[in-house]
Amino acid sequence: MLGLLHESPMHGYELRKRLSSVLGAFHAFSYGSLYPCLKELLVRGLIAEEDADHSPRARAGRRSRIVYRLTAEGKDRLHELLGEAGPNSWDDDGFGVHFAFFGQTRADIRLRILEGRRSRLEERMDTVRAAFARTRERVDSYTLELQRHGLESVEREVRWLNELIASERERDAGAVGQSRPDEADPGRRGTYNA
Amino acid sequence: MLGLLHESPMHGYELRKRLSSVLGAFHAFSYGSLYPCLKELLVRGLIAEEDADHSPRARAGRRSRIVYRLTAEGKDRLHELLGEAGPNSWDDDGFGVHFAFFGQTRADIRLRILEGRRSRLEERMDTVRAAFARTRERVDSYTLELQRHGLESVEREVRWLNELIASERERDAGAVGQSRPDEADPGRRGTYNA
DNA sequence: GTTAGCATGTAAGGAGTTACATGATTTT
DNA sequence: AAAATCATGTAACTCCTTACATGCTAAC
Repeated sequence: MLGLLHESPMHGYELRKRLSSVLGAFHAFSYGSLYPCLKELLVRGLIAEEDADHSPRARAGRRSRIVYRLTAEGKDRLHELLGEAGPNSWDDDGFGVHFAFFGQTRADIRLRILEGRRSRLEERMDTVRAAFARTRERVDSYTLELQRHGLESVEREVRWLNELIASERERDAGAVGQSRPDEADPGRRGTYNA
Repeated sequence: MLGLLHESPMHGYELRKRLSSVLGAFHAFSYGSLYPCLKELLVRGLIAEEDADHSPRARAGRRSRIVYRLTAEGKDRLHELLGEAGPNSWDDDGFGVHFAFFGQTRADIRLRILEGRRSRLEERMDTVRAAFARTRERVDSYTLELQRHGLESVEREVRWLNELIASERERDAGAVGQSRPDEADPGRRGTYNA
């Protein structure tokens, strides 16, 4: 939510739609958790209500919309969160969120997160493959098929990460100094369909 | 849990390991939810405690293990659940569980579930693609990359389902009468790596 | 004029986790 | 003798959803 509000001020309803679209594949939030959350961020001083609504096509009635914007404290907190490169940014829930805001994340942190995610997945593959070898020949063929498909999905994500890591490294080699977060661009159109 | 106990009686600790291995990719359960759940199934009469432990290498001490087996009511309930082919068996949570026990599911139900899952995924792809088209050119390239990868994962699962549906149909054509659940076998080794 | 979408919120409750408590046995 | 694994269980708590309550505007 901080990440989205950093892009531009928004009201709750709109925020939820953006949230569904950005995190869509991972998770969506209902209003029952979104509005209380906004309220808490407000209390904590990370966001504030905009005084007036100057956006185009606004004030055309509708209903008293509360537009929130990020405060200075909110920006600090956001950058603190984006600077994290621990287990939280590798697990299924955290990775998607961190990745979605890579555009505002430092290059070295990006790399650390991608590599962390990869080794987390490789760990999981080892576990699954070990269980695979142990129980082979004893299980239902549909169960086996399910596990095989799951394993292939993970393998696919690892390949994806490998490509991302490679293109991150390439960019790093090109830029002599520190790349500003804004310059970030995966830039790999059409690599997969070949 | 009913499905696993149908395969063979087990105690809680073992059940949890089997659960992690079968559903692994989807979800694992902690003891904090497993044991209370066993207790409830016991109260509901769907499972019962085994009188004695006659399994090999048992009684070698360890600790008072409680081995549960499926009662007749439990079997009825299991087959009732396996006969369901509604939204519950198409959603992310339900599909994996239903699929894992396809070996004990009727052929026509299997097909209905696979097709339901497929149309659910196609629905989702349409939504995502629509949002894709609307917001294109306006979003961060990492966000875009994430959405693209998510979309490809779904497309991949649809192709997987297509192959499974095809092989189900093939088997149906081969068998004149009703195929017993036990004969079920996806049998498509080495199709993907080609 | 009624349905659909916009917009904000609350209360109750479901589903599951974490952390703890306990204790035996096997491995190092 | 310590550490890991086996084995069962409970209480508190977190997080999020569902269902409801409210009321406005746009489209059909």
